[in-house]
Amino acid sequence: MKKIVFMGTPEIAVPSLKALVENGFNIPLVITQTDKPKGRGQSIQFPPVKEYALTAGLEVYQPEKIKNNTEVMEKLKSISPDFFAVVAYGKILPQEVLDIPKIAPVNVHFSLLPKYRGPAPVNWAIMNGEEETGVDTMLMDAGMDTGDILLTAKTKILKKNAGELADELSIIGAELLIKTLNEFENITPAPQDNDKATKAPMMNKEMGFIDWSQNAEQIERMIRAFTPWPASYTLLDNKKVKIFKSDVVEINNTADSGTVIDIDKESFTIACGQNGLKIFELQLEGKKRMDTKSFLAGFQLEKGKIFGK
RNA sequence: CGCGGGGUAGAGCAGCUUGGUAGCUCGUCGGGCUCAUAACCCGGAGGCCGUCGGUUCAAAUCCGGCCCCCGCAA
Repeated sequence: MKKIVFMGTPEIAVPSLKALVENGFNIPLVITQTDKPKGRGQSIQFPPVKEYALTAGLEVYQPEKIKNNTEVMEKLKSISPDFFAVVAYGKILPQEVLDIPKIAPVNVHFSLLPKYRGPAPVNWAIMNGEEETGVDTMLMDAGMDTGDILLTAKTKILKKNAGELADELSIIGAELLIKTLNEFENITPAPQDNDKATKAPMMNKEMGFIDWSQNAEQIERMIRAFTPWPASYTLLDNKKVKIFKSDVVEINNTADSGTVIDIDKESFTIACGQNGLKIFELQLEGKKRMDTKSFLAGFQLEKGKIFGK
């Protein structure tokens, strides 16, 4: 069976590794990012790929850096793998490393390349209101997601949020990876059209601050693009409120942006620059994430209240 | 030892400063009104107040340990 070195880090990469294991590939080594302190008590947490690799009994290797690291080079050369399977690893692989596999270094990327090259393709596809997105497998080169495309699979975005879409794409990606490796010799790599390339840089928490003067449609997309992480947020009585689920309502409003203009049993509506946004799921600072119905049961919200301050 | 908020009925919260019958909104159950209802009215059930210990005549409330959840920072 083909010998694969897997490289990946977050949740979205796990199904791919799992698929390799379940399809009987020989995986002598799994490379993932180093353990990092995370969460409150600075507790060290393993990357999801490591968690899974350990339960599957695979050898895990977590080098600090890849570039100019002779230990990495020697280790990989001694394994002499047929393929690299790289899924959201999070580090750039230099050419000398990419040259190691006997057949090819293969990458799974979660967008329809050449669009959305970079670390946050799923989020940006939603943010920009794309109707569909997908997964590509490609041959890796030294650039960022610039390699020749091997196989592609598409899916509709609909009203999915980033978490839901990532879950779906991670499964599609796993299937596509297996197919790519199994049928590799029959696939003709297709170069990307660099003129059509766009970038999908990492999202961060700051970017999640909601500007209520934007169109409701735009805000709704942003909320989905940021759910569950890093989450879109606004302010209420000077406290941070994350918003996870919303829907656009067409209204002819005269109220200032950010004003609560309607409240019913299960939801409330905030005026936006254009139209309004009905809120269905949120999280108040220090509280748990909850549906709006529960929030309204404990919080005396009144019409005219203004979000964002 | 990173900073901070919190754990009270099925859900979400108030009560704690100033110890002394555990309260609100929703849900749930029963009844009523209605052509009808997710609406309205009446009534009921449901809590060892996170956990262990301390102070006290008396602790949800004051003091200390532990467990768990969340926001920030990283």
